[in-house]
Amino acid sequence: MAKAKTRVRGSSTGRPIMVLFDLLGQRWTMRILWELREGAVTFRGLRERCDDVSPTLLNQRLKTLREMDLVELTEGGYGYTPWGKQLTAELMRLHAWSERWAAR
Amino acid sequence: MAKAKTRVRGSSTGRPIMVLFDLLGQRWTMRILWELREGAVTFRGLRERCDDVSPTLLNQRLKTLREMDLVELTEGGYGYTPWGKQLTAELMRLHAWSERWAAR
DNA sequence: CTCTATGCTACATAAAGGGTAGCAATATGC
DNA sequence: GCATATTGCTACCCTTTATGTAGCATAGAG
Repeated sequence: MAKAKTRVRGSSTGRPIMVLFDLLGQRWTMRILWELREGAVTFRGLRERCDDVSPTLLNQRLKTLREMDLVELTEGGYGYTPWGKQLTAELMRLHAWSERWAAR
Repeated sequence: MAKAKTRVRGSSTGRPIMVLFDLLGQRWTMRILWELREGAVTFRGLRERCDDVSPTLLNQRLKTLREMDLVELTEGGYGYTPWGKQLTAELMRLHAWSERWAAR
């Protein structure tokens, strides 16, 4: 089980929030977490849910997310780890907020 | 006061959460919001706080954030709009979570 | 042995990001 | 007035990241 990598783009401190910003600031990361919310799904199924993101990128992100202990591959496909579930719960809050924001 | 742009990378639906993911999924966006948390700051001051991010990029992001009604330029420098403050409150939650996550 | 679905990789092109220099405008000191 | 400093910001060029298409190797079903 890998620790959060200390190497972070644009920050030398290695503070957890910077690691997280670096992770979530990569395109598709949040979207991928989001699209797992209804349960585990296969690689190809996940691709479809993500507007046919390229498999190259999907694999890159999944690799990182697995190293970060947020996603894991089980028999049923890709799904959350307990940590991933927690993080996605926060994304759900962003969803709620975004609806209010868009209605401004 | 601009509405959230409907054109979103990687999603044709234009749902608010996708707009938000698109915005936050750009490098430095969350970091910039984060670094404003202690009050308004000048363009150059903001650059320094953001590990000397290039002015090109900072300006691009600030432009978008202003269009999105999250950040504004006042006498004291760049600072939050009320919406920006709300969003940053959510980022604060991510901060708290990231500390727990990093300690796993 | 074919047919299908799986996770995943190679490769070439397009888009986004990054670093340095410096401009125009405004305020400040002398 | 005139130099100095600070402001927000742009131009330019190069590197990194993302995207799109094709297809491989493996596993299971019929």
